[in-house]
This record gives sequence, C-alpha cells and structure tokens, in this order.
Amino acid sequence: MAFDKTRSAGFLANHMARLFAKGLQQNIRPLGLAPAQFMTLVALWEQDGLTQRELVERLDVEQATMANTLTRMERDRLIERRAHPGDGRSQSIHLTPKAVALREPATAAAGRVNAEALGGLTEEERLLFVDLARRVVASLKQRY
Amino acid sequence: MAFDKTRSAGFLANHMARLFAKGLQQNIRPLGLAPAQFMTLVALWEQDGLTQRELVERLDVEQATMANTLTRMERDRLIERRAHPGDGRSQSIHLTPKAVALREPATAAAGRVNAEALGGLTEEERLLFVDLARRVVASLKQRY
DNA sequence: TCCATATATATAGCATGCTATCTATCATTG
DNA sequence: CAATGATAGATAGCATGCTATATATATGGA
Repeated sequence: MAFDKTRSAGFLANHMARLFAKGLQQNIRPLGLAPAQFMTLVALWEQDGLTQRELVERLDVEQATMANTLTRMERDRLIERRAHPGDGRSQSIHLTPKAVALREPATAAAGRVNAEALGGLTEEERLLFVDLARRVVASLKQRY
Repeated sequence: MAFDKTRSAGFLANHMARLFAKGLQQNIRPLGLAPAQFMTLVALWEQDGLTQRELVERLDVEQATMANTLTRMERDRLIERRAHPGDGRSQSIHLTPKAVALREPATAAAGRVNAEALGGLTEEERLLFVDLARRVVASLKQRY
C-alpha cells in the first residue's frame, strides 16, 4: 500500500503527461508536427531568433535534448540555424515561413487538447489545478 | 497568450513529469533501478506472477513499451519470465529475491520525492491536487 | 599576447514511450 | 477437424529526454 498508483503524485504526473502527449500528437500530426517541436515553436513564435541556449532556458530541457530537437526541426524545414553575428559559438534559430504559418492551426489544436483534459473541471478548479501544478514544479525544480 | 507555458496544463504536465522522473531517477539509481522499472516493480510487489498483458493494463502503457521494460529488467536480474501453465502464448513475470529486497528502500526513495514535490502544499491542497490530477487523467483517457 | 577557464553547441549512448507489424498460440465455428 | 479470427508477445523504427563527453570559440588575467 506504500504505493497506490492512483495516489502517487509522481505516477499521476507521468500518466497525465503521457496522455497529454498522445492527445497533442494525434492533433498536430496532420500539421506535420511532433509535440517537442510544437513546444519549441511556441517559444519561437513568441520571439524568433533565439539562441539554442535561450530555448533551453525557456523550455527547461537539457542542452543535448534541445540540440536534437532542433536538428529534427531543421530536417523538417521548420527552422534555420544561422550564424550568430556577435558570437562564433552561437547560432540564432529562425522560423521558416512554413513554421510561421502553422502558428494558428497548431495552437488551436493544442488548445483543444487542453480543453478536453480540463473538461471535467469547473473554471475555478482549472485555475486551482494550474496553480497547484506550478507550485509542485517549483518545489521539484528547486531540488532537481 | 494562447500558449503561455506557465498556464498550459499540457506543458505543466510534461514539465512536472520530467522533474518527477529526474528526482526519482536520482533517488533510486543507487539501488540499481530506473523509473519505469520501479513502476513495474510496484505492480509486481503488489501481486507477483502477473502476465505482461496484466502489467500493461495496470500501468497503462503500450504492450511494446512493457515488453522492452521487462527485457531490461530481466537483463538486470529483477524479474524472470516463466512459461504460463495454461496458455502457451503467455508468460508469468516473477520477481527475483533481489527485486523483493528492493521493496522497502525503493518505495522509501519514491516517497521522499513525492514528499519533496508536494512539500509546498498543505495537506488539503495535496489531496485536492491528486483528485484534480486523477480527473484530468480520466478525461484524457476517455478520449486517447 | 598567451594560457586557463568559461560558454555554446555537438555527439554518443542509453531509457522510456509510441506506432506498426510479425509470429505463435488459442478459440470459435463451419 | 480445419480454417478463421482473436490474443500474447516480440521486434523494428522513431521521438523525446537524460548524462557524459568532445569541440570550438570567448574572455580574463598573468
């Protein structure tokens, strides 16, 4: 009984994330996008031309993870890596027109998944859930 | 706005799950366990001798995912696959003494991570968070 | 200037998870 | 009983994520 999976926050987080990813994947696959690509695009739609380092900070993934995601996005013609003007070590990451055009349909698709996921909660519960989740993330991030 | 990562339930779920996994990994690595192995052991500690199919149902992962996890657990001498007496297609999965012995320290380690994650919440908030997470999972599972 | 350190990115290797597909066995029904 | 369809598991191939390490460029101080 030490580990009822329906009561362990860790198990629930893992399960929830897998279901979100599955839902997102099904909804954005027709657009030619994968979940991690979508999250990267969200950051670049907000501000184009970020460096890899800045993307790593914003999405809180490891540098190696981002490097690989960017390689796949380059392969799929979603981004271009350009030499950084002031720093030979850096590149700036730029959206292609194709990626710019995906903004509306992709955010709509992701919005649908979020809406479905939270469909059983009242508006108050949704806000509460997001607030609690943020605080859990903050506690974990402090330590790991 | 459409996708503030601090407000998207999907992003938060992904972020939270990655942090939980990182924390769990650090805490159980000294025991020679990886996160997915731990979750599988939780099910087998509760009931030894389950089939792969039953594990798939209990952890809600795809059959291929479980098959690979079990292969790694076999490699690490945590489980044995035995021929199923009544069904030539099935195997029953049995814990080794090593895996049985890991129950206490591993559940304690996972309990620590959960406690750290929820450390910033009151007891009432913790219950609420788990309840809301379960309902989100239920909504998603209905559809995906 | 030159060296040591720091920083930006790349790469190797692995775990977890998925979809799609293959094989083997079982169960049903004609 | 044989053919058909269903079920259990394995395997291939890929995406995402991690750690560890390598490489290249900057930077700061002797």
